[in-house]
Amino acid sequence: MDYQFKDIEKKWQRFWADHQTFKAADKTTKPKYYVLDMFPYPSGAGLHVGHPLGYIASDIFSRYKRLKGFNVLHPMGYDSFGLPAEQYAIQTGQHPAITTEANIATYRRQLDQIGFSFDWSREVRTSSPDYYKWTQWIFMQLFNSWYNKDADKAEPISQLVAHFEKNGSAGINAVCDEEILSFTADEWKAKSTNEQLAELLKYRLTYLRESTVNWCPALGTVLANDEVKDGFSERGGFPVEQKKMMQWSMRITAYADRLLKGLDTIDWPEPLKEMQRNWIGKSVGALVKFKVSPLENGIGQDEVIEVFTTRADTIFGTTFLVIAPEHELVSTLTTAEQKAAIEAYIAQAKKKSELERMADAKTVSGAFTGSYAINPVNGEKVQVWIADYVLAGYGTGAVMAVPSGDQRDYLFAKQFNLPIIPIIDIQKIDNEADPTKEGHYINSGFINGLTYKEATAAVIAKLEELGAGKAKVNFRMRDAIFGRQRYWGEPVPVYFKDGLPHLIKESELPLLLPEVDKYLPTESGEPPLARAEGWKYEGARNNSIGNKSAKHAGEEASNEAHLTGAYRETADPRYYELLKKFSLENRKNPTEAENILWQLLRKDQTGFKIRRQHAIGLYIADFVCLQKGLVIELDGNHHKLNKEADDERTEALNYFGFDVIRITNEEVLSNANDVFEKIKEKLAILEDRELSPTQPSPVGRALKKVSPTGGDLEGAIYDYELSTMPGWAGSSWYWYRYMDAQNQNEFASKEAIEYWKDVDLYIGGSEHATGHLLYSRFWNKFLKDLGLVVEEEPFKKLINQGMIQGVSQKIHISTAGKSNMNLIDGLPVHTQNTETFLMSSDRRAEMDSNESNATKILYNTTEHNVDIRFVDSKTNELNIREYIKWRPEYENSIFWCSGGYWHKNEFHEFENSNGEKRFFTKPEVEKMSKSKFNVVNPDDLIERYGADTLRMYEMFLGPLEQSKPWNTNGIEGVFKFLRKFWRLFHDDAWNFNVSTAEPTKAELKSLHKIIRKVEEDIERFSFNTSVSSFMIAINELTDLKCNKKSILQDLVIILSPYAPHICEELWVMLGNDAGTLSYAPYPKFNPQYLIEDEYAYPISINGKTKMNLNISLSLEPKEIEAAVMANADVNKYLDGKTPKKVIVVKGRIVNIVA
RNA sequence: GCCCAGAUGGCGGAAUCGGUAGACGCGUUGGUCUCAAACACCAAUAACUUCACGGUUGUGCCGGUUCGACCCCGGCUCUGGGUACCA
Repeated sequence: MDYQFKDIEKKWQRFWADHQTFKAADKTTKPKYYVLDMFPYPSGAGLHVGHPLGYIASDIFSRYKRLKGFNVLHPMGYDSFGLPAEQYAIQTGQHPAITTEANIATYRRQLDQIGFSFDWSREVRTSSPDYYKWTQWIFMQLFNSWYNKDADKAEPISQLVAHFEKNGSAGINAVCDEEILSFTADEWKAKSTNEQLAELLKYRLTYLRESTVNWCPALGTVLANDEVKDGFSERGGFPVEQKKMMQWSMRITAYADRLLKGLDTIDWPEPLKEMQRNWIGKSVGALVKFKVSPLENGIGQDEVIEVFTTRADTIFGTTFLVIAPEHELVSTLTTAEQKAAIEAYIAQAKKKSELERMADAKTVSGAFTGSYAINPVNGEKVQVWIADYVLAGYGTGAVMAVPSGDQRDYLFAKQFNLPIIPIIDIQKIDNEADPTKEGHYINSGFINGLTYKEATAAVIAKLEELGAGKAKVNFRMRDAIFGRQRYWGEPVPVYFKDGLPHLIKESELPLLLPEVDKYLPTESGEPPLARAEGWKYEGARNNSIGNKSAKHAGEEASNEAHLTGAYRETADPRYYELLKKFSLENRKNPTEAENILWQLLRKDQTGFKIRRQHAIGLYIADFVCLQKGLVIELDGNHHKLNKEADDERTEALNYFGFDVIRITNEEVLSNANDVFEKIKEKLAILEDRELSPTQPSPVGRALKKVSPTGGDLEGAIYDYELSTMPGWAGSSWYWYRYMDAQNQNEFASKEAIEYWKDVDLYIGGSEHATGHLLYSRFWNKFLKDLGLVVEEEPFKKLINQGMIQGVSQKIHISTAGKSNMNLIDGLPVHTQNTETFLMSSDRRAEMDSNESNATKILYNTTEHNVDIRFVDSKTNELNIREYIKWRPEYENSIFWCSGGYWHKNEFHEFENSNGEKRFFTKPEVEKMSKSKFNVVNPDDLIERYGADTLRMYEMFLGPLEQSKPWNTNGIEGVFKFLRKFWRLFHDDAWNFNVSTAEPTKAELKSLHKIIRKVEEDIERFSFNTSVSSFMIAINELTDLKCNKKSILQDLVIILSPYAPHICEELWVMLGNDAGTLSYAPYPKFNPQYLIEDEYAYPISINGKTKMNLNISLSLEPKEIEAAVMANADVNKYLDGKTPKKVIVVKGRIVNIVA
C-alpha cells in the first residue's frame, strides 16, 4: 500500500495513549533526563505553526534520549491563570475556569495530533486547587523566612525571633527594609505582639509595603516592569501610570548576587544571560555623604545628602550635586528666593508623562535649590540642584555631578553655567565629557598623580577614615511586586488582623478562589475578590471548622446571621476605640433635635429597629436602620460640616450599601411628626438589606466586626487579602510538580526531587528572560536554602527557539473609499463619488517610481491585509472572486492591474499595454497573528501531509534558534522524502518487500554515515541538518535499491524521533512488537564501514581548486606531493612554472604555490 | 546612545577544527509519461563569458594575517532583538 499517513498516525497516537508508552518511571536504574518546554498559556486562539516548533525539537530530543537508554521525563501542562481568560470573562460574563477548560481542550487536541511523547499522567494546571495549594504553601514559606546575609541564605523567621529575644537587633545582618528599629532583647520582649509582627514584616521575604507601581487603569491592575513597554501595557497597549499602593512584594533583591553568579554555571544562550545581568544591574561603587552647608537661618544644619557613585575617583571633579525632584530633602534645602522656581519645576516634572520624558531625554532641565553642600574630601561648597535626570528610585536619589567625566552632568553644567574641572591629565573635555580611566589625576588633592585603581582605593579609604562614606554595591533590580488587582489568579493565603497580615493555617490550604458576580473591581476600586460574598477568614472558629475550606467558614457565618436576624455593621477597627468613645459621648449629649427624633424612632415605633450614634466604617451615623440600610442624618449646628464633607459621607455610606436621608434640625424642631412619617415611608419602600455584612471599607481592609454600640464580637471574622498572585507565581516552581504531580502531602516528595534534581534541557522563547526565568531561579534558590530541593540552578541547559513569523499579504486600496474613481474611455480616472479601486502591487510600484507626485496623491492608497487563503503563496496572485466573497464591499470595485483592470469579473485591457492581467498582492514578513490574517494553522497541514511531515518540515526550516518567516512552499519536499522512505520497504506494486540478505559495503556505509551524523546533530541541537542528512541517506539507498532488513531496521530507529508514526508502522511490519520502538537501543556507529582506501584530493594552485586527484590514503605527504607533481594534468595547470612550495594536508588538500 | 545576535544563489538554508563555497529542499527551465492536466520520474540551475573545452568574478563593504579566510584580526554599513537619563 502507498503511504497512508492518516490511518497510521491515528492508529499510533491511540496506541501510545492506551499503553501509556511515554510514562516516565519513578524507580529505575536508568540515568534520568528531564526535557521541559516552557509552560504554555492556553490561549483561545489555538496553535499556529510557530507554537509547536520548540515542542517538536524537545520531543525529538526526548525520543532520542529514550533510545539512548535514559529514563526521560517529558511532561506538559498549562499556566492557566492569567489575563486573557479574565478579559474574556469581563466581556462575556463567562467564568474564566470554563473558558480555560475549553481552551485547554483545543490545545490538547492540537498537541495530540502532532504525536508528542508527553507523559500526560503528570499534567499540571496552575489554576487547579491541587496545584495552587502548593503555590500558596511556598508563599507561606517565603513569608516565614528572612535572608541572613552572614550565612548568605534564607532562614526561618523563628531563628530571627530567637535572636531578637536573646540579643535584640544587634548582630543581625539581614536583607530588609530600610527603616528598621534598633532594640535590646528586653525592649523586644516589652513590645506588644502587633509591634513585633510589624517589625518582623520588614524582614520577611514576602512582605507588604507601599510601593510605586505601574497602574494600568484600563486593565484595572498593577503591571510588572517587564509588562510595561514605553509607558504602555505590553498586553493591550493601554496607558500605564505611576501610583502608590500597598502591595505584596518579594525580596528578590536578597538573591541579586547569587542570581548573578549562578549565570556563570549554566549553559544558556549568552544574550539571555546578558539580559539577566543587565536586569540585575550590579554596580560597584561608593556611598558618599555630603554635609549640607547650613543657611543663615540655620536650616539644613545636620542634614546630609548621600550620593552613590561608581567613580569615587572623580570626587575632586564634583562641581555640584543633583537630587531627584522627589528627594525628601528638597523642601528643607529650598531657600525662600528659590522656592517659586523649585515648585514650578516640580510641578512641571510631575505633569510630564513617562512618554514625554523619554521623548524629551535630550533637553536639559533643572532648578537650583539655593543650598550648598560640602565636598568631604576638599571641603569645597557646591550648589545643590534638582533635576529629573536623577531618578528617585535608583541609588540614593542623588548624584555628585562630575561634568568632566559624565556626559549628562556635562550637558547640565553647560546649560546652567556651572564649573567643569578636568581631573585626569589626558582628559579631553572641550566638546563633551571624557569618562576615561587612563592617565593620572590632576586637580585632585591627595590622589594627584595616581592611576585609576590606586585613586579609587585611596578615596574610599579616606572617606571611611572621615566617616563620610564607604564602598557599596548597588543593584538596579528592585523587589518584585507580588499582587495583582485581578480575579483569575491564586488567592494570597493571608488575612488581616489589626491591620497586620497573618498567614492562614497550613491545614486550611488551599485557600480557594471564591465566586464573584462580576470580574471587575468594585465601584470603589477594590479588587474583584472584594465582591465575593461571605469570603472571610474566621479566626476563632477555626478549630471547630477544622479542615474545611475558608469559603465554607464564610458561608456559615452569614447563615448564622440570617438565623439570629442580627444586622451588624463594620467599623474601622483602627479607629474602633475612638469611634466608640465618640458615639458614647454623642449619645450622652444629644442635641435637642436629636433627642426629639430619637423619642419617635426608638423602640420599634417605626416597625424596625433603629440605632443611634452608630459607627459605620469611619463614620458615626446619627440614626441608622441596619435591616433596611437607611441612615438618617441631622444637619445643622451639630455637625458644623460643610456641604462637601456631607456629600463625602453620603458617598461613603452609599458605598456600604446604605441609603441616606438628610434632615435639618429646623425641620425636626418645627414639625417632628412630618419627619417621622417621612422616615416611616422611606423604610416601608426599602427592601431588606442583604445579609452580607462584609463589604470592605474604602479606608482600609483591616476590618473586623464590632457590635452596633461597640464591644468586640469575639471570634471575629477577618478580611482576606483581596489581590491575587501575579502570573509568574505558578510558573516559578512548576518543574518540581511534574516530578511528583499527584502528591497530596508535599509539593513533590524528597525522593522524586533527589532523583530528577533539575531540568536538563529547557526549550522556550527569549521573551521570558527577565520574567519567568529570573523569578524561577529566585524561588529555586529559596527552596534550596530551606533544604527542600537540591540544585542551586533549576535549568541546566536552555535553548531559545526562534520566533516563526508570518508572511502577510498586503493590498492597496484607495484611501478615500468610494470617492476617487471613474471609468472614462475605459481608463480609471480620478473623479468624485464613484467606486473604490484596488491596486495591484506591480501597478503601485510602477506608479510610485515613474509618475508625478500629483498622480501619486490623486491615486493615494493604503495597505490592508488580505487573508493569505486568497493569495497564491508562490506567485502572490490574488484570487479576486474569493476575495470579494470575503469582503463583499468591494464587489463593484475596480481591481487595477498593470495591463488593465478587473471590474465585475471582467477584464478590460488597456490599449497598447503589455502589462499583467494578474492582480498581485505585496508580501510582508511580520508577526503571525489572527488580526493580520497571516496565520498558518498546523491542523490544515496535518490534514494534507500528516504530522510526521509537519514535524520534519518545521525542523527542516532552519536552525532552531533563528527567527524565520514561515513558508509552506517547501513542505512537499519533506513529504516526498517520507514517501520515498516508505517506498524502500515496498516493491513497485506497493507490496511490502524486505530482504534478509547481507548488506553491501555501500549500504553499510550509507547507514553508518547517517547514524553518526544524526547523533552529532541531535547532540548539538542542529535538527535542520539532520533532516537534510536523512534525505541524502534515503536518496543513496534508493539509488542502491536497498531493501535489506538489517539496514532498514536501524534506519527506522534513528528516524523515529523525527517521524515517529511512520517508523512505528514500519517497525511492526519488520516483525517487531508494537510499542517497543520507543525504547529500542540506538544503533551503534561503527567507523570501520566508513574507512576509505582512496581520497579524491582537491588540488589547488594558489588556493584556487583546479581539479581532484584520487590518491591512496596510505601515502604520506612526501609521497602525495610526488604523485601530484608527476600528474600530467597538474603540470598542464602549472603551465611550465616551477612550484615555490607544495602544501599537503593528509586526507584533506594539496595546495601548490606557483 | 549602550549591549547582544546576524548578513552566503530567485527562496529556506549547508559548509561541525582555517582546507573543494552553495549540501539538502523549494522554485525555475527542459524532457519522459498522458488525449490533456495533476501526480510521478529524469536532467540542468551562483553570476558573467564561451558553440564547446574552458575562463573570470563571487559568502554585506574596506583593509589585514595566512600556502589557503564564509570562518581569525582591525575599521565600517545594514538588519533583527534587548535596554536606557542606572550616577
